[in-house]
Amino acid sequence: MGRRVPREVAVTRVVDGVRSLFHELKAVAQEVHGGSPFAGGRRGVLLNLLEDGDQTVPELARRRPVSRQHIQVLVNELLRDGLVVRKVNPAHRRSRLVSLTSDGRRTITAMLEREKKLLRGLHLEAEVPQLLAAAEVLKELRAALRDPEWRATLTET
Amino acid sequence: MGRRVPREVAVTRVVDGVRSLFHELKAVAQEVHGGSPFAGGRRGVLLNLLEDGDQTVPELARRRPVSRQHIQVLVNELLRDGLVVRKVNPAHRRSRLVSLTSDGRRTITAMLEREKKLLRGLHLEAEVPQLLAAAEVLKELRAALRDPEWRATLTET
DNA sequence: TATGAATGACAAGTCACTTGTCATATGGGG
DNA sequence: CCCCATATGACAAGTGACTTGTCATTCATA
Repeated sequence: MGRRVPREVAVTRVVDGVRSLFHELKAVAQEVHGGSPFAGGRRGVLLNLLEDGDQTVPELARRRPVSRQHIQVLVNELLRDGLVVRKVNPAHRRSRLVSLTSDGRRTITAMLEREKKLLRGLHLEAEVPQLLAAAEVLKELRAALRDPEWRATLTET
Repeated sequence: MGRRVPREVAVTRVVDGVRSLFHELKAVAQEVHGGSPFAGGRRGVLLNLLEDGDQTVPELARRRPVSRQHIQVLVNELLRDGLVVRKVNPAHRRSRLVSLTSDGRRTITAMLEREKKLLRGLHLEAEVPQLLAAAEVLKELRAALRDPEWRATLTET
């Protein structure tokens, strides 16, 4: 205990924690939403629409690190399943706005509710302030990884 | 500021942070190790061998959440590339131990060194204690997700 | 009004896995 | 000592979540 830990080792521990937690979360998510095809990418699209309102497919794609074409596929599936509809876009005739149907809105809010309820039941010793501090560190770390100056050092050597 | 944040919201923030950070890390990793085929699964296998010594394929598989067959494929590739060799297993004639070659050892330690060096260069405001605290929270969260009692609540309803 | 970028649709390919099957080995109970 | 459930390696096929490429249409702008 109390041994001095070098900075890069501390960062590594966070990174490792992120990795294993992510895999754990994926497994849990699969269990939570059952075989329901609304996990993963679809959930993300619905969430974006809920939070940021109607958008075109390319707009949705720009907000996340996946290709425009893939978002298109997800949206097409959601259209097929009646969770979203296309609305006339005053700013673009061809590229219509994707908009949640009431069914879509109900689906995504129900998923979020279910997730929150489950998270509330976790047996966690960490208190709220510690959780928030951890979230803050993650956010900062993410920002640091995006820093163009740092990114430049990656390709050196 | 200072507004009370409910527990489940705090947890959600950590979870969201983990998700986006993971994706960011994946992108960075790809850049760091270039097109080198030693990222991802292979890196993990080499790391396990470095940390825990010679093991059989099934033993390696039990340590991570992927199928035995997939580990087998990864190990076969590493064998082909001369990063590991098979050694006689006193405890099992058929299932030989997988062991790092000096080349394999050099490869994985070089990767880890490179990663550490890069992490050291990050422009991070968080200090070491905060990083360690965050890592601790992640670990605890992961443990909580594994809790069988909690897992049982997932399938109720 | 010509030109290049954005968009939707579609196709094919890739990556990191999983599931299934089979033959061979092993280890523990009868 | 033999039998059988289980473990292992090898191989094959399938899957989910993406990417890349292409094309025709539509838009923005010089």
